[in-house]
This record gives sequence, structure tokens and C-alpha cells, in this order.
Amino acid sequence: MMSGYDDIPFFDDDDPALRKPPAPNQKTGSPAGGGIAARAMAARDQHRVPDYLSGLNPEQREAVETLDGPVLVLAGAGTGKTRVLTTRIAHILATGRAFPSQILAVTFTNKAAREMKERIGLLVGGAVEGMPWLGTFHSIGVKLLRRHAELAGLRSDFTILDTDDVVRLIKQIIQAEGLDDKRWPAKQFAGMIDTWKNKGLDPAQIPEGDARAFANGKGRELYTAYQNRLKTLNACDFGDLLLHPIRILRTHPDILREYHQKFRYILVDEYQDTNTAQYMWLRLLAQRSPSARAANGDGEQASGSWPGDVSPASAQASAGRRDAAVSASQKQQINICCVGDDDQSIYGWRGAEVDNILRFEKDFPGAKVIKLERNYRSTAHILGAAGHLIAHNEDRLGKTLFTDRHDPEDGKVVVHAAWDSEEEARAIGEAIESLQRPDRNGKRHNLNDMAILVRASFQMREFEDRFVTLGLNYRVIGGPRFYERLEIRDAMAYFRLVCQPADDLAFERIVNTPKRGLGDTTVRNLHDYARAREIPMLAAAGDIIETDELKPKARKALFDVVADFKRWSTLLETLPHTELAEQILDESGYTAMWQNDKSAEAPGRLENLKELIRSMEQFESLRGFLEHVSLVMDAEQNEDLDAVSIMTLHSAKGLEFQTVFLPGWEEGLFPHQRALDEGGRAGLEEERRLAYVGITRAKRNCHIWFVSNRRIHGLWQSTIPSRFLDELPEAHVEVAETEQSYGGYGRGGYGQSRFDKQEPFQNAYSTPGWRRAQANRTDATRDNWGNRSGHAIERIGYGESGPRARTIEGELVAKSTTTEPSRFSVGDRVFHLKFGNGNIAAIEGNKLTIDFDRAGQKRVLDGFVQPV
DNA sequence: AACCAGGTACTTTTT
DNA sequence: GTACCTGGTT
Repeated sequence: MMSGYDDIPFFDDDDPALRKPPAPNQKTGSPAGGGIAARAMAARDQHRVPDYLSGLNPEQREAVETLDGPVLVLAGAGTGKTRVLTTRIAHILATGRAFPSQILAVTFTNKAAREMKERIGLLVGGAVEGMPWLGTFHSIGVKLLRRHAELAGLRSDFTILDTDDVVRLIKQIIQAEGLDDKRWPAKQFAGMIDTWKNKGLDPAQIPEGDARAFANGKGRELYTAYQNRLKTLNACDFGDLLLHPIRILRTHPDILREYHQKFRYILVDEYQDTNTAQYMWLRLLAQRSPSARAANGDGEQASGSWPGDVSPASAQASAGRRDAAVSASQKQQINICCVGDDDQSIYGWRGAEVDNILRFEKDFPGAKVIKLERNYRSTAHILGAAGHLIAHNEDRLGKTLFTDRHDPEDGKVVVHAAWDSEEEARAIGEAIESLQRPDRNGKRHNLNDMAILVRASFQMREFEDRFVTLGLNYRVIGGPRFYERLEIRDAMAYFRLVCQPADDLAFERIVNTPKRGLGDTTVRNLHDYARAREIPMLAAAGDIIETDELKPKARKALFDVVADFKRWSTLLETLPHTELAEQILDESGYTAMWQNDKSAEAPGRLENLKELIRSMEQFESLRGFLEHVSLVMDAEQNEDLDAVSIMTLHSAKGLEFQTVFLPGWEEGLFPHQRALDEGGRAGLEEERRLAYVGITRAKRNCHIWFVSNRRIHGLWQSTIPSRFLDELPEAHVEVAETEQSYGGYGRGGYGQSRFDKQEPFQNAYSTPGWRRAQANRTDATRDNWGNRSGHAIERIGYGESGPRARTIEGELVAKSTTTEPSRFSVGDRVFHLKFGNGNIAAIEGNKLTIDFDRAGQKRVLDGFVQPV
């Protein structure tokens, strides 16, 4: 009631698992007590064949029904991965092999976890309340850690710091060490710590080179200081949510044994994305063989006070011995099922080890490997193109997707060339518009069915600009989220400090927000005093206001702050949390601060604060809410709006669209130069997997684009087509001939390729220089064609972020660089390279509608026609 | 505390 | 080119 977690018993009270676990091999039968879903399913299935199995293909079915022993499901794109995972859980429940609380199911993202919960709910018919251990690595990590916090030197109400807090904390530490925080950026060090933690390394274990690389060789010291500071703050970073449990499980065999008994089945989603720490964590929980563990004291038995005294390399080296012992004790089944796709491993740069999935059979001897290669998503051409491309990778287990679908109507993957990135955006915009219009059969595409997937987010901008001009609805997915907005983070800091008075980071954030005249000097005094006495800053403030240390003004201000927090923390027990939250924001003057702010963003920020309070309603306590927010940073999405999605290839993983546009396939951008420079062949292969992910997002149509000129770091550079284009199979790919409505530009720079050897069509009106000149003009004669009112833009996840929030229509249009005054008038007789002679029927900016003598009515760009 | 000039970096992102 | 940060000035 009071909190979101302190009422959770060590093991679920209503969970009969520990008292009376069902026999592992029991096929049917209703376990006594709890597990409502399990009982219902079991009862039902005693009478008839479970229909949840009937829709599966043989491989999927095998993946669902192979419950004993380790299983690796290699699930290619669009082969029904989630379906297998959820059905497998339903099957475990239905056959009465385990209670919901005995299944550990881990995902990477909250979205994936949510989706699984929903789908299991559908299968099992209702609530999945009984699946307490389905969640992200981190949320399960928190759950474990809350229960055993004291073993990690924390209290169970520890705070979870996000990246922003971590960076501020590190900055303080760097300064405290007397180092120049300009020369040694906190952000960079935060990144290093993250990398180390991904590998499961504690300060003592980091490579000497790493330790020396930062702050004149003080890397290790700083890392140690950071960990100590976290402990005194009673706080954790994201990495600790995994590392602390690992250490606890290693140093406390009794606790480990209890979890071994508890988790009869382990399921892991996106196994190819696991990093070393996650791998260690899984191994610990899956290694259900006490004898094997005892036989190898060196293995995962930690000797130190920190998780990883096993480096990845030594973990591998000792794997053989350990595995021998495991297979010797066949009694203890390891029922772990990992689902993943090595070809979709695209997170190596943030610590994911593809090797984990490649090594699975060695890690878990006797593992059953099931390949899902039957694709239900894409056309044969799309699969053919993607398959041929990915076959260029060496580091893969090797799968070939196939489909039963062979519709002669299905188009090949189309490769398009454009002169420059602006042309590219324009052409894709045109293509989207024409898809959106009803075709000859009256069919039209929804914008929701289309997506533009870019390699790097800077590419988005040009599309946004273009779509704004066209009045085309779009949504940008990714980027900073709701909970990262300034006002939300401030408000959260207030709430955190009320729940957790030792949260110094929260204290420092809001002590002078709104302004209370508590400047840097006062805060530094307070900070030093608190550190010297080893007490939280809020407590220090309580002390210091009793003295004459501060000037009267500051003393009074601080006195009020302390009194406020004292009052609020009392109310925590009595007042409903939403009311308390509102009261905090009002009484602190925070709401007033924004009300008095006359800047353009202020109303939006107030609205966001209201939204924050609203979203608290579904939680039972302020603590529960804080926990949720620290782990779930998602923003909600407006499904009703019909809009084109624009996102990076990375955020597209797992999604699918009828039509996909893949712009920017040029060397240097894709594959990205930095991936090449820093990752070598492995880097190239990851880029290739990214290309594979991109193509396989398409259900029906896939359009790949490259340009000959792109502005990189502000300079126009000529570019050469991506090597990936030449890795596509001719049989499934066609090269776009002259684009129907936007002319035959942009063959330039593609000379070395087999696609086309034509000279670039260098229209004077399509050179970058000319365009820049146009863009710089402040010519009022251009009109605002195409800007329909009611144009909707959605930024999923994007917050205020200042100049980027270009959502005011008037401004948007004025900013457009693509509207040009027309050189033509209606009725003019013109010539077009492809369509011949015709008369202009209408003009909208630089777009002309022309009645051609032979080709009929077409829309073309004015740059491609000449007066006759 | 608000403003501007100057410097810098600039792939991808979850928790 | 541009967005963001910082440090100095007003």
C-alpha cells in the first residue's frame, strides 16, 4: 500500500510452488491451490486437443512442445517468434508443468514484455497476474535486488538512477578528485562504466588499458569512487540492476538454490542481443546443478565481493568442464529456451555479444536447435533480396527464409537513384502521395502502412521538412522521451526526495528550482557539510538551518524547503498520492514557476505536468509510480492517426510495414564509416545485418534509395552507392527507370555499378548550388501550396527539445526551402524528356500538372520541363 | 539571471 | 550546417 515493493514477500505467498511443486514431467493434472490460469487450462485440455497448438507449423510446434532441456529457437524475421514464445508459455501452463510464478521470461524492452503479456493473456484467457517473472532483464533484476538489497549493501528502497543522474554524479566525482571536468567529460566516463558493466566487470577487473585511458590513469579509482558514492546514496545505476543480483547469487548458494527450485522454465527473447552480464545472469539461473557447481569452484563461484571474477574469456574456457559436469547430472534439467536471430543482431556497439547465440550449443550441451525459416510476412522477392544480402556475412549460423507466397503481382525490390538528399526526400514524398491516392482498382495505402527507415537520425530532417510542405502526416519514432523532459524530471525529483530523503541528486536538482536564492555557494556549503558528516543533504539542510552558517535570506529559504519536505513526507502516509503530487508541485512553487514563464514552451510544460499526475492514477503509490518510471520510459502512441512513420533502422527492429522506404544507401553513411573504422569486418557485418533488418521490415514493397550528393557535416560531398546494393540479387531487384512523376534525374556517380551507366542528368535546376541559392532567398512570391490545414505531426518520444519541435504550422511553411517560384504559367506549352509535349493544366509551387499529348495527365517537377 | 559568442562534435539506444 | 554547451559579459 505504502510502496510499490516493500509489501512483496520474498516468495509469493500464494505461490504453492515451493511448498508443493508439480513434478517436472507431469503432463496433465491440476496442481492444487493457486495458479488459476494453469488450472483452467489444464482442466480444459484434459477434454480436448488444445487449439492453441493447431495453427502452428511443424517447426513452431516443435519449439513449443520441446519443453525438456535447453532449446535454441533461431527465429528468422517474420517467422512467428513471439507466437512461439507465448504459445510455449501457454503450453507449459496448460500441461500443468509449472505455475505461472515458476516461469522466468525475459525480454529487452518493456514493449516486448507488454506484448507478451497481452498475447499470453489472449491464449490463456484473461489475466496474467500470475506471471510475476515476465519482464525485462532490468525489471526482474530490480525485483531480485529489492528482496536481497541488504546483501548488496543497499536498503530495499534504493533509488534507480537514470543516465542523467549518473552523469551529474560522475561530474561531481571528477571534480572532487580535483580533475578538470572539461578535459575529462563525465559523459564519456559514464559511457565507459556502462561498457564495463555490460561486461560484468567491477573496478578491480577492468583492463589496465581502460583504467589508464581516462583521467591520467585514474579510471579505476574513479570507478571505485563512483560505486562507493552509489552505496552511500542508496542508489543503483542500470548496470547494477544486473550486477548486484549476479553477485548475490554467486556468493549465496542458498539463495541461488531457491531460485533454481523456483524457476522451472526460463525463456529469453532476442537472445542475440544479450550482453556478457546478462549472459552471466542467465547462466547462473539456468545452471540448475548444484553438483556441477560444487565440482568447479572456480567457475561462477565468485570469490570476491563482486559479480564478475569470471572474465568472458575465462567463462568460456571453463565452460567445457562445467558442461561436462552438468550433462553428467541429467536429473537436473535445464529448461531454458532462448529465441533469437543472429542475423538481426544490431546492438554489438552497446555490448551485445552475438557470440552468445553462436555458442549456445556449446554452452548448453544437448541443446535442441530449431530453425524457424518459414516467413509469413514478406513476398518472395523481398525475402530473396534480404537472404542474398545477408549471405555475404561470415559470422552466422545460416538460415534461409522462404515463403509459400508466390504472387506474380508482387513487385521486386526497387533501387532508386536520386541526385541529392533533397531530391530523395522529394521523390519519396511523391511516391507516398501517389500510394495514398486510390489506384485504378480504387485501392489505396494507409500512411500507417508506410515507413521510412534511415541509418542515422540526421536523415530524418529532410523528410520532415518535405512532409510538412506536402502536408503529409508523419510520426517520428525514437529520440528523447516523455520522462526525459526537463519539467518531468524536475517534478520527479521532488517526488523522489519525498519518498527517499537520501536522494541527494534529486535534492540538488530541485533545491533551487524554482529559484529560491539558494545559489551555488549555498549548495556547495551544504554538500561539503553533508559529505563531511556522511549524511544526506536534506538532513544536512535540517542541521544547517539551526545554525548561523548561512546568510539570513538563504537560511530562511532553506528552512522553508526543509519544512515542506517534512510535511510532504508525513502526508505520504495519509494523502492519496495523486493529490499529494499535485500539492507538492503547487506548494513548492514549481507550477507557479511555469505559470509565470512567458516563453512559448511553458503551456506545454504545464500540460505535461498534468499528464504526469494523470498517469500516476493507475499506480497505487508514489513509490510504485517512481519505480515504473525509472524502468519504463516509453511514451504512448497515437494509433488513430494515419501517418507515415519515420525512424532509424535500429528502432524498426520487430516492426513491419506494407511498404518500406530505405533512403541513404551510400558508402560512408550505410555502411556507416565509423562502423567500418571502429568495427572492421565485424562492424561491416553488423551494418549488413542492419540492412537485412531494413529490407525484412517490408511486407509487400521495398524501395531502396541512394543519392549522388549528400551534405555531410555541412559540406556537400559526392557519394558512391553502398556496397550493399551490389550484394542484392538481380533476380529479385529492379532498378527504377525514369521515375514517373519526378523525372529522370540522378544517375550520377553510379558509374562503376552494373545498374546503369548513363550520364547524370545535370539539370541546372537540380544542382546543390542552385538549390542553396534558392533556399537562401527571402522571396515572398512563393506560395504555400500543399499545406493543408489540420496537418498532423506526431513525435513519438520526442519532447520539447527546443528548436526541433517545429510544430507550429505557419513557421513550418515559412521555413520550407523547397518551394520555388514557378517559371511557368497555366496554359504554357512545354516539353518533357519522357512524356513529350503537353500543356500546363495547373501549377502548385514547383509541381506542374500537365496534359501531355500522348502520355495523358501527369504531375512533374518544373525543373524537368522546358518551354516549347 | 539572461544573453551572446565561440568552440565542438556529429551512428545506432534500452534499461 | 546546426545544435548544444560553456564561459564570459551585461
